[in-house]
Amino acid sequence: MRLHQVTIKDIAKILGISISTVSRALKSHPDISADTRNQVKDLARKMHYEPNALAMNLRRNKTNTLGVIIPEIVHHFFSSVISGIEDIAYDRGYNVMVCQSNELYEREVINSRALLANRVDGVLISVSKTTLEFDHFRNFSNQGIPMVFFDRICPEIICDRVITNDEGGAFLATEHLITIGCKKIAHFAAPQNLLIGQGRVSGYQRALKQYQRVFDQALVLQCDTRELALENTERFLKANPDVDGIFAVNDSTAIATMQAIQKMGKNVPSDISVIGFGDGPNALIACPSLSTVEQKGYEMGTEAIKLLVHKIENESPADSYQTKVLTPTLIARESTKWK
Amino acid sequence: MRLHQVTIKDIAKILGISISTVSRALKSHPDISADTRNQVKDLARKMHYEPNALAMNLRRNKTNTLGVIIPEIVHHFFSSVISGIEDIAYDRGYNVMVCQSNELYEREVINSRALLANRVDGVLISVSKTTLEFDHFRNFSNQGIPMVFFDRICPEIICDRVITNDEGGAFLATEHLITIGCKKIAHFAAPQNLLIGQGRVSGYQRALKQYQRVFDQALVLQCDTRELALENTERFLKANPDVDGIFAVNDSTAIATMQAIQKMGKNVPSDISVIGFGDGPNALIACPSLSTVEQKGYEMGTEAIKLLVHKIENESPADSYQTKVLTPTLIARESTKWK
DNA sequence: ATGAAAGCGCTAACAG
DNA sequence: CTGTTAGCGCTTTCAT
Repeated sequence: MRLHQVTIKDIAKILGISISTVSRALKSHPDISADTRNQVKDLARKMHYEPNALAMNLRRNKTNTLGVIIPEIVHHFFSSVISGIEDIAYDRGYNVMVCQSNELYEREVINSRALLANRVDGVLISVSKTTLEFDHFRNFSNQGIPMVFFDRICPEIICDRVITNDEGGAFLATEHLITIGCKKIAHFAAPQNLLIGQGRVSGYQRALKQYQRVFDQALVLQCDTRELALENTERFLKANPDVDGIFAVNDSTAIATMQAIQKMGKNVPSDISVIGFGDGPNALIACPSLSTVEQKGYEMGTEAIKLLVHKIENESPADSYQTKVLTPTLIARESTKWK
Repeated sequence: MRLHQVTIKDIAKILGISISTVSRALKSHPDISADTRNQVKDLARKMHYEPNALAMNLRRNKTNTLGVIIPEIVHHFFSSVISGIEDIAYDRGYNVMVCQSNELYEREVINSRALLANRVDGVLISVSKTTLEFDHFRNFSNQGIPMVFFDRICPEIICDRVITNDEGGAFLATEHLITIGCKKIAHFAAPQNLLIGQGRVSGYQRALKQYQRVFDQALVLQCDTRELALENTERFLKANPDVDGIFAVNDSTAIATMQAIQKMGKNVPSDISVIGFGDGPNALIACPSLSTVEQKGYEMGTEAIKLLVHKIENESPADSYQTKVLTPTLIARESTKWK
């Protein structure tokens, strides 16, 4: 049962002064005498007074709370992003309300409403895989609440963004497979309604083109989870037996692909080289250790929230938006090897 | 810049009725005529009216927001817990404010204040490794705000708790090593100021005792991270050359231990069997795949929040607290093998 | 140096 | 069926 929390009114009554004096004393307003200031502060401490943020926020029309909408917290990449957001929020005195959409459009809509109702000062969003319509996000801009999209951005809504150079990263990964001597390179891709899915395919294509390889649509398999990889790799490789390099859209897919290859009695990297994307902690644990493209989740979080806080705290020209692009770097390990 | 958000006052003015009528109409109060109800609701929708949760919360003295204080979001176990919390919170109409302590006592204190100031209806806590003093948590109980501790509980504060049966899990792990024929079993342990660290050592000891093995303090190494394992395993095994089984306090330590063993030219499991604790996704990726004790993070989250919401919504006898104990189960894989 | 009063947006007891 | 009013806890003008 919720006990009565002490308010400035209580303090005022006890000290026989007015609530406005208490309010001022607590924030060391210069008008207040040192004497009353100390009296008030002492009593407040003794009574475990804790300012009611609700009341303050209602008054100031500012909550010092940021909303985050994220597909799935359990993915290492996303939890790194949250961690980065959290850390900067802590430094700057913001609270963070985290909502996970579980990749469900409907849940994303309800999450948005909840954040709106709670009058968050700004939101950080990574769009769910099933979201094809974006009006629920537009509500934020309509209310003048700044948004920053990260990783899975929404092209139709102009605002600040933080993304990885997916195209560039995919190029690096594919180029790496080419330069170590792979002749026929496949790509296990993410759904193409996601920009990151598109970007990684483009990078793959550009690398092929630049090195005079033919692009073959049959070598692009929609396959972006561990489960799909375990299920489809063998069939795919039987249908395309001379594939000797695979670029997978993320690490867990890449690792599952390696496991499926090994189960077929083939060797990674000597028969088939495999490279992933993301460089989660798994990459070092896999056997062989996984070559991948480093994607900085924590940094993406810190960059996104810095952009957001800047928008919130500076009356910057409303229509100047920036897109921060994080450049991924190639990390060659044992799963890809010179032939 | 924050635009004026539409309020019931705006709607009232436009419709030429009083704000209380609007308020009632919006919540379909039976007193209100169907006609005005519809008018109000239509206009509200058209104007994108969104109730101001701050005002409501202030009025009701209830925020429908829950606080979470967690050591590190990036650990798979903890992010699973959050995911479970999130999912139930969503179902029950609560928002979640997530704070990470980064294993820092000081940050935990500040996080607690922030949650207190925001008048959360309840808190879910897993204590940081560096926390040795607990007054910041007592503030919650003093204010009548229910708390549930999970995983890393605080023995000195009586309240609801959700824990894994660490002792039992450790017993299972150790017993498993014994029954597959290990003669000399070491334990890589967590710091002993954490209850989970103690519990796992106890389970290890009990298993040894039950199978008439001598307990040797020298075989308990304080080593609970990947880094420590990579650094210390070789030295430890040289000092204790006939160790043929290792029970590590968590999976990442266990996996790093395997890697260190392999680097020494020894084989897992034939030379040394290794078992972990936690069953994160890494266990399946490691080579050999890691035997471990399953710890259900997601379920821990759902149980904890259910307990919390129950306390919040039912004026249950203030001093009846329960401790939910999740029973871990053994998962034998390739890293432990009959000799 | 301090107090009185208004108001942030909403609900609900009370009055018609 | 609808309106008036008070109040949640706080800040801030405007008086004094």
